[in-house]
Amino acid sequence: MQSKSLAGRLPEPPSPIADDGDETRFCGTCAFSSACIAAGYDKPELAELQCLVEHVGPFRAGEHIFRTGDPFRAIFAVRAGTVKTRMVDKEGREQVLGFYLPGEVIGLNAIYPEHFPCDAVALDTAYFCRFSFPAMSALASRIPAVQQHLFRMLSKELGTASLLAGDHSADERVAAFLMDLAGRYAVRGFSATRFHLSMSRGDIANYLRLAAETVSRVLSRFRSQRLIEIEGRELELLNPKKLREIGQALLPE
Amino acid sequence: MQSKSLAGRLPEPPSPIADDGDETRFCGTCAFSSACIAAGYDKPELAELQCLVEHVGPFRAGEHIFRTGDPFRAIFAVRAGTVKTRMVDKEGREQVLGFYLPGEVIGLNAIYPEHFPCDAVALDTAYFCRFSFPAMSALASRIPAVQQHLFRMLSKELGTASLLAGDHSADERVAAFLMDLAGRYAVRGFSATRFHLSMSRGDIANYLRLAAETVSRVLSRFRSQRLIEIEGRELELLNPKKLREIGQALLPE
DNA sequence: AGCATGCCTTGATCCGGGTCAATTCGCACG
DNA sequence: CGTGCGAATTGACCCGGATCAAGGCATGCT
Repeated sequence: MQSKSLAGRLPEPPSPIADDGDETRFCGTCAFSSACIAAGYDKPELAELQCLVEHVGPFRAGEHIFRTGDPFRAIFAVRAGTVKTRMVDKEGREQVLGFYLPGEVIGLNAIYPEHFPCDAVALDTAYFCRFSFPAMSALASRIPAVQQHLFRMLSKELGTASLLAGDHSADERVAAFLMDLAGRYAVRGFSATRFHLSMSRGDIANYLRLAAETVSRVLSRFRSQRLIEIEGRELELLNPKKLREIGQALLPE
Repeated sequence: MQSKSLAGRLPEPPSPIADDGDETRFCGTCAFSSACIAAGYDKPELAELQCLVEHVGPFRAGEHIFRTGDPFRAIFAVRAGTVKTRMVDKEGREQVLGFYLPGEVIGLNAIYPEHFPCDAVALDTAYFCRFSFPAMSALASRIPAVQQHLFRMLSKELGTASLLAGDHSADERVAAFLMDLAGRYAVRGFSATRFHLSMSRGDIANYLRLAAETVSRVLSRFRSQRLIEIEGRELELLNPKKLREIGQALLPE
């Protein structure tokens, strides 16, 4: 609909939805899928996993999934749409902590404080699986695979949190950001070279700790260097190899 | 011994050691203490907790507790001394991830990859409690309090990891760093206004993503503003209130 | 249609902190 | 005792990215 002039070159990719529509088997691409498989689809434990999950949504762009200070009762797996998490300091400045794609999980950082330490805001129309944490925690005690899965998800997020820490150039940050997104889409089975940026330039900049103008300039330069094609929020990676090279300092392995 | 001229003003603080010397009860100030208490000192489960812990050390300054790529088998609680964790990228540049004081735990970020993603290096003579993770994990299945404790430690570390992410001035970073250290010492029962910096200026700078020269300049300025007294690595906070104010954007609540 | 609003892009200017360099200090060493 | 080395401090200079400002281009509202 938008970006008419690019429509021919960049046909709309299929909307990423991590839900096979089968209520019994949950989402095939969901972050919990391995836990579900380990538990066994046929075992009675699965019935319990069924009990503690609840489909919620839709949330419209700008709506909150949870807010800072809300008591922690559940974690959420994104079924469709995109979410940003953010903190707002007392001066009212926003700090974007992360973006979450279909199949990924939000709310893990609330386990310790027992209250959500940040807001979660939908960037477009979004649906979730809501997992009651007390129930999940109890289940984890009985099914080692579920416990292990929770440990792994928590530990994994520890690793990614330190990505944007280093002092890296704007080029490195933006390239790494694009390749990170591409990789995460690829894992869930979506196109790794052509996708829609659900977040504004301002959000990207805030997340990368840059000014929006800088992000804009870097993207323009990447385009002029034929590394990407971009119009509005529709993106195509023309030279992922080179991009990975630029952002390598920030990317895994 | 060192810093003769300051000896009168800054008498050596007691060396921070998180170990009450009672082998049966573990370290009273250790991060696991609440889990131990919850398990109950008298219950048979404690005997199992005993089995999976092992005192290791001493490690001398510069020695590795673990290295990048080592298979993950255990987490370590610092009993005495100080540790830095760091990554070394393929260009050989060091990236300091964190400093760990007596009572704190290292290795949690290795659960997911199953190999340590970073080095842990002793900054001074250090001793540890080594917790076998498979055993710990199994115990967590049987004792909900232990499972909850692991979840909480992981989630807590998620929160602190995002501290140094924001784009903050050198003053903010250094002030927040000093107050963070002070708070962590205070929690373990040591002086919050007078302590020894076990790490070099270079390590501090690397951790804060600043140049060593900048850290040096900021500390000099803080001293000339009568916010701190510092000579070599011996530090006294003269105006913690003001320091907290400067670093507030980076500090909890 | 006409206007407002938000998002994005591009240009001009400025400054915080990085880099390079010189010096000092403390300490281990022969 | 000097020598050498690493850590720390301080000064001079420079650059990447922030900030300020202006303009384009959608979309939504009246």
